[in-house]
Amino acid sequence: MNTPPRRRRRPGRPRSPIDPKHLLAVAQAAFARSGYAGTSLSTIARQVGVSKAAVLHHYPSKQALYFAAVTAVVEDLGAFILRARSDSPDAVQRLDQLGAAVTRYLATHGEAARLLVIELLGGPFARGPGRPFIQGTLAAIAAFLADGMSRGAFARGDAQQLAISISAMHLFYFAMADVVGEFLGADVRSPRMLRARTNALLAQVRAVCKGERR
Amino acid sequence: MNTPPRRRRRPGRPRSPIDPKHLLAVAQAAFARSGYAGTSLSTIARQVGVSKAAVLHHYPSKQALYFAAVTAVVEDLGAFILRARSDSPDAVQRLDQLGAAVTRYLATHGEAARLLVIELLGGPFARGPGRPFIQGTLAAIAAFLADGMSRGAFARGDAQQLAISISAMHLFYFAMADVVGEFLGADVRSPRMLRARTNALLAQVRAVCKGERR
DNA sequence: GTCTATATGGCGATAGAC
DNA sequence: GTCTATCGCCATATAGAC
Repeated sequence: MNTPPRRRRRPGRPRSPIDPKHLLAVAQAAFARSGYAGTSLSTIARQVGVSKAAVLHHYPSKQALYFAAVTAVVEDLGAFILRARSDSPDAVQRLDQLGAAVTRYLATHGEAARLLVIELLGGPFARGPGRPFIQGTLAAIAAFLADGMSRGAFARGDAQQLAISISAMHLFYFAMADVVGEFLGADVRSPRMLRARTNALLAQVRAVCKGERR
Repeated sequence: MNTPPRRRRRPGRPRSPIDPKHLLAVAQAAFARSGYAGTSLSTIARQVGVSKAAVLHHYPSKQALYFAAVTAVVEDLGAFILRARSDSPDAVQRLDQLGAAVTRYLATHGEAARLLVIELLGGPFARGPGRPFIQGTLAAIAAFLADGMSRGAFARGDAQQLAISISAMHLFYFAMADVVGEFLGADVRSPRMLRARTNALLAQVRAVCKGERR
């Protein structure tokens, strides 16, 4: 009997089957670290522990793998926000809750903010299949802000410009985690810094929505 | 006399000498569009109208050219801000003037914001020679804000967190010019949009510095 | 479904002519 | 100071064995 379940394998036989979830997670991390052009399939394959060809069996091309990686992040973040949104009638309270949820997500998913920023700079996904999603998200944020303005909860102003600035505040901090972490002298994803960031950001976003103090 | 100054040249003779300023400008635009890994020397050389080898005569390597391109942007922006800073005793007025100057610069130098964001994501320059500059700039912004807080012009708060958010608001808008332009339905660098952005941004930055309206 | 092996092409960088 | 030509390397992707 072969107690350690068959250590010998013939060439062409899998060292280990690819866990699709694992492959996608490794790809997300690699693309987030080095961008699309800066990441090679060999790097990803090595980290997963299989050959390049095996990766290309699961995805027909590098771009297909990349699109899958970005799409997964985008859908995961979207679902997370949907679960976290509150139905409070108070616009400011909803603003806080959404902001806290996004911050929590970006802090616990290191690759998400970087991947999104890389794409917003004009990556292949944003130019192609991700375009409607990005524009739709910005429009939804602007609509939320415009609604708050018309109810008098927020100061009247350009809701589109505000939506862009708020998105920037959220994404930048975690996308630039290395630079920011060195500046703050701490790991941005530590519990202490997450509290500090959440407190500061929520106050900043409220201020920018409610307008200038007289 | 050779009226059209000698149209025939022998192989090995320059088609045209490289204008160093032009080479650097082309390199900045190319790196800003596609990042370091996504830009090839052939692309740059073709746009300049010379061979790859000619480019590598002026800079010993691709990385040297890239560092020169980013350094030029950083120094140019720094000099521009120094010229634009005011010595008004009013912190809010200085804030407005600095913000307007940065916006004007980023709007008129399309590649600057993109190059800076790409680097802040962890490019070779930010990891190496640009590191002290980046940290120094963030520290200077935070010091300016802390000063305004201690004078009572700005609401007390975390000056470092505020510095990061304000940098984000400035850089994002122009770095993501394509996405933002589509969202706003206009070219972000048109005079009309530049006015709209400046007005909106200055009000937002004032609000975030002066704190939440009660 | 993963392997080895290979095709094909672009990359950065160098050599030497002019 | 730019050219042509080429080197060596690594990229994506494919073919066919197992």
